[in-house]
Amino acid sequence: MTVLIKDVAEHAGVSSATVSRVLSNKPHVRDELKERVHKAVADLSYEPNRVARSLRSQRSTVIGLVISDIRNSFYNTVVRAIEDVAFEKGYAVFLCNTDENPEKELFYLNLLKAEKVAGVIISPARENASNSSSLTNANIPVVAVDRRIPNFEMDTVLTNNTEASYQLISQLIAKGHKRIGAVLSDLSITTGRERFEGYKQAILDAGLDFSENLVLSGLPIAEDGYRLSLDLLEPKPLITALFTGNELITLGALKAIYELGLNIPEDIELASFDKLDWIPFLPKMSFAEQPSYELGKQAAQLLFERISGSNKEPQNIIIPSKIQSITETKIKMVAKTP
Amino acid sequence: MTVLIKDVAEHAGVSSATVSRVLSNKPHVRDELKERVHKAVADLSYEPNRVARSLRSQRSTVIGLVISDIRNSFYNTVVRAIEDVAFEKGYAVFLCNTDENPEKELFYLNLLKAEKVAGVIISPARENASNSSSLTNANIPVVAVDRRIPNFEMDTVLTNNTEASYQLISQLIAKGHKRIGAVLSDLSITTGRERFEGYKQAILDAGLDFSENLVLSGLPIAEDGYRLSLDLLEPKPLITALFTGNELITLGALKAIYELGLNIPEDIELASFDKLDWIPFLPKMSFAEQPSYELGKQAAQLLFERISGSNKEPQNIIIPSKIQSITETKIKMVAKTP
DNA sequence: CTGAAAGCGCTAACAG
DNA sequence: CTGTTAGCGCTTTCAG
Repeated sequence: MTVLIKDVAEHAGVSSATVSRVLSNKPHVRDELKERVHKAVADLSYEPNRVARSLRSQRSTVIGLVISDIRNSFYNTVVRAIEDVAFEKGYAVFLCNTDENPEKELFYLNLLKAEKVAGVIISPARENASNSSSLTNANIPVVAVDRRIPNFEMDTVLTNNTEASYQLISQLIAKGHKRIGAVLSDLSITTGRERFEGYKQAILDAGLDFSENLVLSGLPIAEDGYRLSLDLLEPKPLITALFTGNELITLGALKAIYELGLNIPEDIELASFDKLDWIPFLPKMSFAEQPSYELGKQAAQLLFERISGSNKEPQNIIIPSKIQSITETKIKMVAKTP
Repeated sequence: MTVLIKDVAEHAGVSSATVSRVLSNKPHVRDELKERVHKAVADLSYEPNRVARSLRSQRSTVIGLVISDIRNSFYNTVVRAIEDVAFEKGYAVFLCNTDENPEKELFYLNLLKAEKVAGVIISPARENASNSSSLTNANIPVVAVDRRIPNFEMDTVLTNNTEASYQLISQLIAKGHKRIGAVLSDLSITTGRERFEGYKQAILDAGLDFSENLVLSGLPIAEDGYRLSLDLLEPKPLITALFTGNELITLGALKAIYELGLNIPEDIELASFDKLDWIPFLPKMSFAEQPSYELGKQAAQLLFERISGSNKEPQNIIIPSKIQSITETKIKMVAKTP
């Protein structure tokens, strides 16, 4: 029923070793035989069994990509970039969605290990070195993208979270804001922590009061962005400006702000980490736009270097985000009930 | 270095066959041996090599999920539902994103076949029976979710695209609209075609004129929704109501409408297939909410029945969408430049 | 340059 | 109930 390498070999009048060599582009095969093999492969429409191949060669041509939330369009672009690079190399991407759940992450990392994938790109769900180190121990290269694992030496490709946040907050301060709130992702996620540090440093450097009450954190999802923003704005806004630490949080914050009938930027000014794509009628606000495609691309390139056996010391690549703002909007909100 | 089944066997003082039986929950093993094996597995922290297992047993415990666009939050929920069911069964999900690209789809389907996955759930990129039939021929069960493949007998789990669209359009007609535009996905995608048919039938049944010029189609992505909506609305709106065929198209349409300074629903009324989650300040509009979690869940359940050997005739499950509307919005648009 | 033969690590068939 | 044996389909020595 299914056609095997020995069928191809017979059809081409060679040994299966030769077929194997041809299909893996190994040298030392006469051109004539190569052609005969290619013809036989086509004639029989032979597809090598990748499971057998992986077992024998102890490595597959699949890489694992472990991310925390496919709803996040930032990751979306990262996934796309990684897929693009992988395709070029003839690798496929096994996409694993952890939902910010460390147990799911562990499950998937073990699975990828047991599947003998060639390498893994991960955006760790929580500070959790042990999860990834089991892969490293199994000699499977791992690259962290977007988030890193503290106190764990590994290849990373990140954006300048602290600096970009610092700039966003400094701009708010320059506009005269003195009470700036922040809704961030859990500080055990490195992006949350680093963005928090940029926020805090900007406030301290400007000689303003830093108040812990104005900083709330949760999961980087819209629900938490909504809930925590309400906490900062109800019953009476404690703040005049709000820093939101990720695109989904920003979405939730926007919902909260408009539900309360507050106007942006008159009542509350907004600065967001991440740009919101394709959200209709955004208000005047500023944001840090991450180089998401570039992050994914470089992470993939780094991974493939490792897969090819590169042994140089761990690389830590930083690609800066761009600070931008929406200065014009055709839409005006008349949300406040008079 | 890596611990093998025979290491576990030695450690437990049994044969590797026994270890294998214990780990696969096969019957006929004394409880005492079972315990010794479990202890040895724990002691050595043994993880079975899934590649070897798959090769030998000719089936893996991974299912493939081939979807067209992970940016679409409808698929997101579908993915989540499928993952939930798979987890319960001890299976993992290999997520493949085709980007509406039939070649990428073919690449992934071949890969999944070569990886000997236990089954595949697919939302086909285009009408393309051959892609999936190669899996079926290889005896890998395939279930279509959301979209089907015309003229191809297979298990499907879909929503009532035609009926729900018919209802949405009928409601618009009941409100007095006579010129209703539609921006749909490519009619070679079954959801696009079926939603179109509901639209057309509603118009004809109401005795209105059906005009092909008012129906535009493209890919189900925000860019196309934006571009095509502009075509219907510029330089002068040809229509008083717009039917958008998918969530991303709706997003693009909203952007177009607001950029043109049109008010919803005063200038143009909007009916969307798919609800938009977490989009701040939606206007008054109606939509068909797909039972996305349920679709994914039933597709997964159907697939696992097939994996367990069910041979009943192809199932075609339809789960209806809910027609709903946003009747109240705290936000008022003052977009029109006077 | 090519073929024969030996496994990769596991599970299924067959004895016992 | 348990162990021994024989492969799954491929790649990789090792000869020639």
